[in-house]
Amino acid sequence: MNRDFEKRYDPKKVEGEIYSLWLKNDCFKQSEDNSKETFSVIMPPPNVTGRLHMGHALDNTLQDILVRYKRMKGFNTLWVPGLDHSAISTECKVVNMLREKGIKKEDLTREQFLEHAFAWKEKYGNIIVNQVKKLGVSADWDKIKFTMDPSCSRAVKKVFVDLYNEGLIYKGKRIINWCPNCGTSLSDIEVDFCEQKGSLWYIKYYLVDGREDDFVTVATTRPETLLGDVAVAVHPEDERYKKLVGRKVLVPIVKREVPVIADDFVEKDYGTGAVKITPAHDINDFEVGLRHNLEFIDVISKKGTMLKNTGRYAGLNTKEARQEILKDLKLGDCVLKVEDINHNVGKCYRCSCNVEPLVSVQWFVKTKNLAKPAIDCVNYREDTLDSCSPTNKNMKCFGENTLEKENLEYTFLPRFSDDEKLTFLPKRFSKTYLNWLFNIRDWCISRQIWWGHRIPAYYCKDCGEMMVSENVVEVCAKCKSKNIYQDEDTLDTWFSSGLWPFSVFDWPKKTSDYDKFFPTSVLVTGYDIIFFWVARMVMLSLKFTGKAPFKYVLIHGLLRDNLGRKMSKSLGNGIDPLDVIDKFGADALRFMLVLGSTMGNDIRFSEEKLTASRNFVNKLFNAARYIYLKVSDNLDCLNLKRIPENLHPEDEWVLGKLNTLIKDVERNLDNFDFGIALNKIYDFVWDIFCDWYIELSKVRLENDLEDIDSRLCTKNVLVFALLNVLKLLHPFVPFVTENLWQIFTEKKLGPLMLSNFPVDIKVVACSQQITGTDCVIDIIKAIRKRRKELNVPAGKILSEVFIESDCSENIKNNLIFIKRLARISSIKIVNDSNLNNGKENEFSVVIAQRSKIYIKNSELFDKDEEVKRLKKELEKFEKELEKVNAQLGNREFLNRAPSRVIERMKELKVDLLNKVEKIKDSVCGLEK
RNA sequence: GGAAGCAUAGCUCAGCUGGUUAGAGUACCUGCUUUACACGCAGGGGGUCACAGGUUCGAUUCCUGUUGUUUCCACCA
Repeated sequence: MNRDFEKRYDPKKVEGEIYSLWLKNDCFKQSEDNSKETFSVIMPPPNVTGRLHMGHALDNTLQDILVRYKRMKGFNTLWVPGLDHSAISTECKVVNMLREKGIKKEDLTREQFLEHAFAWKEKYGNIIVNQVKKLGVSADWDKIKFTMDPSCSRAVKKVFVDLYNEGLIYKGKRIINWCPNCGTSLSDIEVDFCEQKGSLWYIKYYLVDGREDDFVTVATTRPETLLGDVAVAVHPEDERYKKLVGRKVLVPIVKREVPVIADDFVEKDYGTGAVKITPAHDINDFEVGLRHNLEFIDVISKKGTMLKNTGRYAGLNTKEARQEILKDLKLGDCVLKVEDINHNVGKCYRCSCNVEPLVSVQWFVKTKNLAKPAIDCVNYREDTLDSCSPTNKNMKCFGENTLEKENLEYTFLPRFSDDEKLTFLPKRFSKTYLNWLFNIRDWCISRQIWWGHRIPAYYCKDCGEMMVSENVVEVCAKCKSKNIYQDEDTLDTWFSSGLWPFSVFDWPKKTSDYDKFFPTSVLVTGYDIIFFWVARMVMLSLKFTGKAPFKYVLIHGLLRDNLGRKMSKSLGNGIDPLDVIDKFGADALRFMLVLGSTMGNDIRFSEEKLTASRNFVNKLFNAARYIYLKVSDNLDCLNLKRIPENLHPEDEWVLGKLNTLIKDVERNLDNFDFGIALNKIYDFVWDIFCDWYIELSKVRLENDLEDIDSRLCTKNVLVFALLNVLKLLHPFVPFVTENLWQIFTEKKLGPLMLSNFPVDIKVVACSQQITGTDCVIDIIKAIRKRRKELNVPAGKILSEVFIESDCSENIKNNLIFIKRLARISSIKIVNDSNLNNGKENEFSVVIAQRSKIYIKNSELFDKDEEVKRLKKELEKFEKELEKVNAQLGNREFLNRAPSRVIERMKELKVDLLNKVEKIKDSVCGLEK
């Protein structure tokens, strides 16, 4: 016995070896043949911060299935792997790592810090790459890119400078989201809103020129910001306050006189209908401030503490300041009441610390003009747009400096041909994408951290001139001073990720890979980063290459734990794919992630499903083991590629089913229906191939009557079918299939992963042979069932059995199978009349699809029980017959239903009538 | 406040453009050391396809509404 064939498949023994084999054979490289159609995928680059998680496993499995399938289909395939520097998260990790070593970031120079950071990237980047490889990922590792590689940096600089020169990047003082913990600004989508318990304080603002007890009550959740208040706003239509508009109130504590203004952003029904306005520390208030020309008073620092101008509160953090201010307000009798409420608080998406809105100078991308083509290029159904609400169809964007809202009715231009368009799968995600683009706001791209692409802007210390340039600026363009420094800020990590589809090809250099493989074919990713990543890639690709970066965006769901909760670090319910691979093998993991999943839907992780997957892999392995046992002696004589002649009916049967499977799987994979495809292969392998064909083959291989040619034919079919199954399964479970392929081909045919995907095997599967075998199987099943019903011991061999059948010709030649698999020593084919001699009470009658089986053996069952059983069966068939008769009696049905449906219904009726009659006969016979 | 998904066997989920008796895995019950596999084999029970309407000769499938559930967007002090 080949040492490769233990009873159980052991993935650990083979996976590493197989992966090396692929690498050694350059299996992941592209073809030299330029005539081949190309298929390219860019890997969503994992962060260099963490370990592989289930999300990566799913994402990469789906990509690998696609890429392997297309490669086997003969496409020139490129899958570019990569790593993301993930600016803020990596910086946080490095800072923490240094802190543990007793090093403070503040004590390091920028260069020293970056050295540590690159060392980190080196270490953890390698770790995650190795983890990704464990999944079997067939990406071209020689082409791996890192978002901070010089070539990527070059693309970043070029894009930044071009956008700046076009006025699409600007520097401005605006309110932004600030994370005091990370010490940097954040873009809008980097803020997560969490519901939290809080209080709503009702605070009195006394009128300046009113009576002593004339005041306006303002409700706020953030009393500490009142130090920066510059107005109180009410709704223009609010009758309660109409008279007050234009008058002045006194901000408590600071005793500042501020106007009461009218603005329709105020909701009359919330709180008291009067809002304090703090333009420097609230996003809405900021806009109000601009509209009403109000002063911006900063009171909170970037560290989250109160500024000097707050007097005795200076230096306190916002939480402490709130307590002190409330205390003082109460002393002044300014607090009317407190209400407990639930409200949403913005949190940093990386560190979960409360985000502080504040005004600062940052760099922004003007997104409106970039968004328009990104909307145009998407394939959507008309009704997708209809369901975007009318306000959503107006593009609300901020103009430069003025920050005034421009409302532009969006008009669609047929600028993209169908061929150039981008399609989301499932389609519904195009709606998510479009809705976001319709409401897009300018994108804050500067970050106050060191790890990332430094903004290519330079300043002259002498004259203050700002110069934006791809090259390092050493001399001031205006005053020729050499006293130049570079902007300290770095770019949002998504800025460089947004260029990924073309920066991986060394754009803006003209490379042959760019020419061949851009735009890419499919992007596979989760719905959670459609905004962060997909939309930006589309906008920037259209802008700089003129093309959508991919043809399809395949969206998959998120992974959930066995209770249906999102896998997350904070819950601690994440499952480590590496543990799973260690215990069950990479193939089982991949199988589990795909089987029974649907595009775009979340996937629930369960150990049971994993076990089932592992069992399937083992089943396949054992089927191969059996075949190898039978075949290894004369493997040389077998033609692995061609179907033998002189096929038996069951050979044609299995090959016919295989052929259907091949066509189905191909269609499903072309439609990205991986789950359905895998399910079909599963059914074929387990039910058709193992449970039936292999069992039937045993009869032929062990039967002395069969001649050598016939046996060879069986072996050939076994091997042929197995090898085709291996090909079909390879994209899903690459390791075990490659392993078996190597054994069977004795390493002569090269790697399975470079072989051709099965095509129509053109077996002349005569439908008669197929139904004939189906009929035989049906008889075996029926007899087994009856044996069980009558409690016939499993080992008991029945002696006298008679079969009457529509396919008696087929059965005649296949009696041997029925005997063996149903455990019968002798069978006779009969005509109806043969047994109609009043002897029916001596037989148990079994009704199969197209046959009637008489098992003689009165001692096997209780007569009364048998009559009862038959009557129950009769009732069932009669009920069905009634239904069918009703259908066929319905004139409308006969007029309108397609003829094939009617024909089928008629056939069914004949079949049912036949069955009913037979059972009636039997009952009659028994009751005599 | 706006949008989307899901609701099918005890559990986890398939079910393409409506058409025989709605499927699988798992769990459960009954047998089986049948020579590839007990990570297995054979057989079995188990579903008013959430609810209510509508379209249709015919609805698990299409439409509308209701309920439950999950998620995304918005951020209202």
